[in-house]
Amino acid sequence: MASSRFYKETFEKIAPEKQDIIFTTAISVFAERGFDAANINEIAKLAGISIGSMYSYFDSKEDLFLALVEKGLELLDRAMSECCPDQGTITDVLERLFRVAIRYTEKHPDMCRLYLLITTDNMKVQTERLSDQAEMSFRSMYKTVLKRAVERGEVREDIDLDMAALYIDNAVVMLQLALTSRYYHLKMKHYLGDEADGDRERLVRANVDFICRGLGVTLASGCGADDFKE
Amino acid sequence: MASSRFYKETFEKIAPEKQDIIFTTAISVFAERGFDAANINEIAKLAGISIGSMYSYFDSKEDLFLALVEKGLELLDRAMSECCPDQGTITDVLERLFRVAIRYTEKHPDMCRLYLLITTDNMKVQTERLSDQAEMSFRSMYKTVLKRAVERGEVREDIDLDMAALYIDNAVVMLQLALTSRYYHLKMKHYLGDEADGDRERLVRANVDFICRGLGVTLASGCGADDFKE
Amino acid sequence: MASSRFYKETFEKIAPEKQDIIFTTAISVFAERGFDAANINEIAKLAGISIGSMYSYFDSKEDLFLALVEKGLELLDRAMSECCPDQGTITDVLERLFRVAIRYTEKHPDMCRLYLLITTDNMKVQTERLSDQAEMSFRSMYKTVLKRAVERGEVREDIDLDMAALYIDNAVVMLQLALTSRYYHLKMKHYLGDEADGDRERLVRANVDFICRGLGVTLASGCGADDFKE
Amino acid sequence: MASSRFYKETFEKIAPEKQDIIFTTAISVFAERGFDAANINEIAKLAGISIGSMYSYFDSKEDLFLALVEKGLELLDRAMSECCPDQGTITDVLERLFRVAIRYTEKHPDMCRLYLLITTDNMKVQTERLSDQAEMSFRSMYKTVLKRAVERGEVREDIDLDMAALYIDNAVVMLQLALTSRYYHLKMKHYLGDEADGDRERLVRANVDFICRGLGVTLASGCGADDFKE
DNA sequence: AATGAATGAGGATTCATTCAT
DNA sequence: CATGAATGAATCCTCATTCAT
Repeated sequence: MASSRFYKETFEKIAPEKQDIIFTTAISVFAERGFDAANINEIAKLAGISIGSMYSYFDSKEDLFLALVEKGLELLDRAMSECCPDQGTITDVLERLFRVAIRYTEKHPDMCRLYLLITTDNMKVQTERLSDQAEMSFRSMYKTVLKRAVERGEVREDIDLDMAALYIDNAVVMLQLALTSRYYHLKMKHYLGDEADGDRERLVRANVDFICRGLGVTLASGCGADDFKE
Repeated sequence: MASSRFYKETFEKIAPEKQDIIFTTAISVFAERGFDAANINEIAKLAGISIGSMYSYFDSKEDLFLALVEKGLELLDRAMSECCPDQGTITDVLERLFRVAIRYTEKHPDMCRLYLLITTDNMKVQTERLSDQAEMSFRSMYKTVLKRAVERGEVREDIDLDMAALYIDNAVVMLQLALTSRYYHLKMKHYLGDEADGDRERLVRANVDFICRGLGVTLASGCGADDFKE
Repeated sequence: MASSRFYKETFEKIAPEKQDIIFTTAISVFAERGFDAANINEIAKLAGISIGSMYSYFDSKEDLFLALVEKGLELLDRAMSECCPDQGTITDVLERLFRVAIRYTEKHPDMCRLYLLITTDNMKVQTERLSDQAEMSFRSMYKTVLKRAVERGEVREDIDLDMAALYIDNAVVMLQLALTSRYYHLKMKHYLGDEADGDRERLVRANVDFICRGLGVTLASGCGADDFKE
Repeated sequence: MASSRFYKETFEKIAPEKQDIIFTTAISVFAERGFDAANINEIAKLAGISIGSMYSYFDSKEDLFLALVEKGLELLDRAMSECCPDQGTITDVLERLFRVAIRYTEKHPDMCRLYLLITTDNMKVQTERLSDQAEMSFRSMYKTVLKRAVERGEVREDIDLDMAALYIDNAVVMLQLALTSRYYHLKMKHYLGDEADGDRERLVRANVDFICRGLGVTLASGCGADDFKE
């Protein structure tokens, strides 16, 4: 684990399993209660360590939180690399993107809830800086992919690239929200019906379909409406 | 003001202006700090009433919060009625929808932040029930509009209506987030460039364009790609 | 009670007896334990109020302490006015000065211990400013008295007035220390013998005698060595 | 270093330089913060040893403190021996006494601050016993000197010897306070003027002058008023 | 009805001390 | 012996809620 502003040296020295327990516990409590309602003494107890130790690892409740966020963004970054934005048509890339997003969200649901917490605005400025970096890599990935698609003639030429990139990001965010937040999950169920819940394939296809149409992806690229109609 | 589960009779009896002050103040504080970090004593002081009165109007901090949400949903409902889902083509309706969404968000930014708070999952179950109603009206509106558009031949027939409705909702939500949350606002600025900030028209057009393409709206309906390319 | 930086308005509103109880209790605990070891929760309990109330009267432990010091300096100021620096010879004034000092110290021993705490250097700068004022009045009183005594010919002319004033102050401080601090009290007993303990008259006389000699007060002024020899 | 109640055998075994570092560091922290606010873990870190070692040298925070005081008193004792109470007139002895006091205070300012802390009364009884010894040697020195001076006819015969001894001690203490405590230092500057700050000679002379006058030292002994007037 | 003083449980953080390595 | 991680009691302070006036 690389050095960080948010945890102290002592934390680096303890067993990785213990680090994991602390992170997992803390993430779960923060995700459930929110930053303010979360009780750091309770986190320590649940993680099986003393508060004294907690404070020997992290300078404050806020630092603990930031360390978690940082960790989550690291994981996100790693996950994102599986998108292979250089391989295949834009349709292929988008498909991989949504699959990766779903996998990450289902693997780290609490982490995603934390992310939601951050975007809720009540978090400190410091959190912004942290996620800025991750946002930047996503942004540049989206724009690169789109630019290449335009060059290859996969996408209509008159497209507003910036807007399109934002759109892709929005779709990813909304998908994550639906899998993360109780609220958005219920909403999705209400829209798609209870029986559709869990049908990740439908979500992937619909998203890819919708975005491809929006981008004016030519049928030749293998993303015709017919492939996705239900 | 109609009777509610969330405020007491005494609240109905006070001057509407006072009610307004209390609501506005509370919304602003909750929006800024979040539910847990908000201080009800401070809200009372800022609103110019005693905490004693506060508690004679609302049974608890939570009830105050719920009353605010309820009020916000009322306003939202009223705003939504301006969409006139029965008039004009689907393109017209969508355009009005986004304009209304923008207007509402800019008029009640703090209320929208509250809404964000709710969706963050850390709120009590009771909030869910509240917003359920509003969600339902939106959902049925979207579906009705889409069904009519299919019947009129404005939209391709093979469309997944439920998914399409969810897509429209997502677009509205993301737009609201961009105008509400510091985080999503910054993100939007990063994608579109600083100078684009405030260009509501671009947002409306891009959204309508993207969704219409996704829906396969025929050019005849007046929403061809050409109208929106930039 | 006049307004102060150190307590809140709420404190002014409560019954003076309650104010007194709080002050007396707090002074006693601070005097016994020192600032850091004193427990504000315990003070509240001993004073018969809740910590909540304590914090509605004073913003912090430090403010409580400063309020006490401020109060003590007020009392000191009032006591000092009994010295009547304008009446009688310098010998008379000095005699009154030591009597007043003894009376004040015996009436407010804990307050004097607090004063000791302040001079111990570990207190915040703010305390300094507070006592500065009191120190200034003493200083100017001493210098005025001395100047007048020189003009009247009661005191030798070649005297270093500033140093003499400091000497008088030192004598007062040491006397207070002896009556306040367990340490200096024991020391005094060791020097003067146990049986001398409580003989305030001896202290007054010896101090006046020593200082008058130092000042070179002429016999005519009624302070000859003979009057004080034992 | 002789055995002591306050440190353990292990402490005697380590290098004297290390002992010194520990003592110096601890004294400085205690002097700055006071006993309660001082952090023994921080002292250990600053001294470059582990807390584990700290506790293998000293049984408790209190013992560490007491060991420091003990050490300081040893140094004081050594310094005092330079007064040579047997050589010269009482005036000579007093002059040496004040010079030694000033030198000691300026050499070990933090130690003097510790001494101040002790006299503040909040220290444990054990500290008293410690300093008792030092106090006793001072007391007996003062009394011996005075007795000899009376025998030699340097001092008026009707003097209250005990009181005179106490007076001398008081003068020494006040001088030390003025050089040690921020509070008393400021006070002195206010009395004597800023430019006088640092004029040790004036302090020595004024003290000797004042005390000699109080003792009724005959001019013949070389301590007439003329010598000291300014 | 209105007021706001009073309450005290709760929670973040510190630090003297222990003990396994 | 030395180390420094671990412990958890202790403490300052906040704030939702009550209730006497």
